[in-house]
Amino acid sequence: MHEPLRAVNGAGFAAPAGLTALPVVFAPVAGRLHVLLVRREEEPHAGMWSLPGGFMSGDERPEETAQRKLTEKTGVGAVYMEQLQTYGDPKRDPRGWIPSVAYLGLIDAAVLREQESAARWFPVDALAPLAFDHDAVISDGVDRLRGKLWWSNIAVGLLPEKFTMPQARRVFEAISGVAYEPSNFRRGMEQSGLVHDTGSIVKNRPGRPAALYEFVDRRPAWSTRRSRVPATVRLRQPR
Amino acid sequence: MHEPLRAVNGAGFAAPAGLTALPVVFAPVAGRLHVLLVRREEEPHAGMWSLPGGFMSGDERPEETAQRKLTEKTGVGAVYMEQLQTYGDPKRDPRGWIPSVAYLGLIDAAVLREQESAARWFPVDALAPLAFDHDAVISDGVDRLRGKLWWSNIAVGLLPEKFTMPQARRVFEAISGVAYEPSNFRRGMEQSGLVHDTGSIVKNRPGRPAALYEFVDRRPAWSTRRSRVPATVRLRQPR
DNA sequence: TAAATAGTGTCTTTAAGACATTATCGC
DNA sequence: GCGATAATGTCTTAAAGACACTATTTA
Repeated sequence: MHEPLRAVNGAGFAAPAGLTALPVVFAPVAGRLHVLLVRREEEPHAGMWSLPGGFMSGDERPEETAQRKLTEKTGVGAVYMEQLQTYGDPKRDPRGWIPSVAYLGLIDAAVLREQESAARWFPVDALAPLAFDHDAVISDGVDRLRGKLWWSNIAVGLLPEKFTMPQARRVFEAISGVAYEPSNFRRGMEQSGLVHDTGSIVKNRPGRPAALYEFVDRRPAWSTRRSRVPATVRLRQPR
Repeated sequence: MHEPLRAVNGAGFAAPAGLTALPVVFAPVAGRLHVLLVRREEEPHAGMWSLPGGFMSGDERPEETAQRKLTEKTGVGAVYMEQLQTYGDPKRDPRGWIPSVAYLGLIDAAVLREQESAARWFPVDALAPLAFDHDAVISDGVDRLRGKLWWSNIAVGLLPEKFTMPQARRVFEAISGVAYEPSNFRRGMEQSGLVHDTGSIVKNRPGRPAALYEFVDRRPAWSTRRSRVPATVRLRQPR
């Protein structure tokens, strides 16, 4: 066992031995939600699969580090990235006090095939034991993704720029793990106010051609779907 | 201007100069949502109001540090605390690279009066300029609180153990900044599945006595309120 | 024209919005 | 009894659930 890493700053305060960015990147593959993992080269946990994280340096913002580490280790760039949370238990890393800031990343299914690297996609519902506390991190990521799916345009990160309703439905089903009734799915999507018909259609396939939709805004946004909390009072003026 | 703090660990990686825990503690006071602030004693930003944060040490978990700093600086202990997010931009602190892990804390209105310290409560909708990026942190905290109010039992942290519907309504109104229609408010609360009637009532006041309610579970939980996403398909067996 | 797929319509059920009404206290 | 406050009831409106039906393509 090595001596734990330590760091002390110029003012004598205890400082973490390092700070890592930890991208948790999801993509729907073959109808199931997958997460991107790499095999660890070094101790601790050498040989185990882990999230493709890496140390931050103090000259870029954390989300930039997350993107960079992701691209360095996997050749993939995420379409969407948001902060998940920070895992800071001093005991989580045997090397010493090394908190990790986790980021939820999403990749368009189309981008997916191109990458050839040491990274591999694993279905989230059947993971081998992972390094550190990465299984808990992935679980938190899945929760966040599922929780936002119908209330935000987070699916921007999972769908191509233009997509059909059945295509979106299959992606949503991969994420949530349930099957949606097609006509109600369509109604739910349209009512969210987040997507609109582009006017063009997809042909050259058996069956009725499908209309192509796109997101009204690709920047993070919440659904306009009525939030369904109790009515606010119409303030009546005293007469 | 001082020399920026630096830290380097034993393996030569760059390390943050320190890591701070940043409690963002809310309470409803006089019908408005307030946040707990302290006046900074030291540079930078000496004399300005700020969140009661402080440096973490590597021998406790971050949420413990947040609670401890809160109590040390304000004499108050939060009923509820959850991680908000980490602010890690290297430029956010003039002293150097010092990320902060922010925590959302909530305090039962009853606990509130007891504290006498340098800390003061400020209404969140009328804040003076604050130290660092603390105004943005508070804004994120308000968003989180409002976002979870009707979908979780987060109000556990804002209400006494037993409470009446009108009492809950006034707290919810302080948080959300809107007025609710009393009977629909009641229906919404009951339908959430998070609270139940205790059977006892409050008397000794003019007016019809109010029933006392309590949370079914005081640990973090989500409402059972139907989530209102499109119907899942009942998988029909092929015959 | 058949198989395959996408899209529309609609009846039922559930929940929310907007009140009017009734109940129970202290004085 | 009266003012104050809490609780119930109910009619209307909106959205979701379930499913039958129609439309448009390729082979």
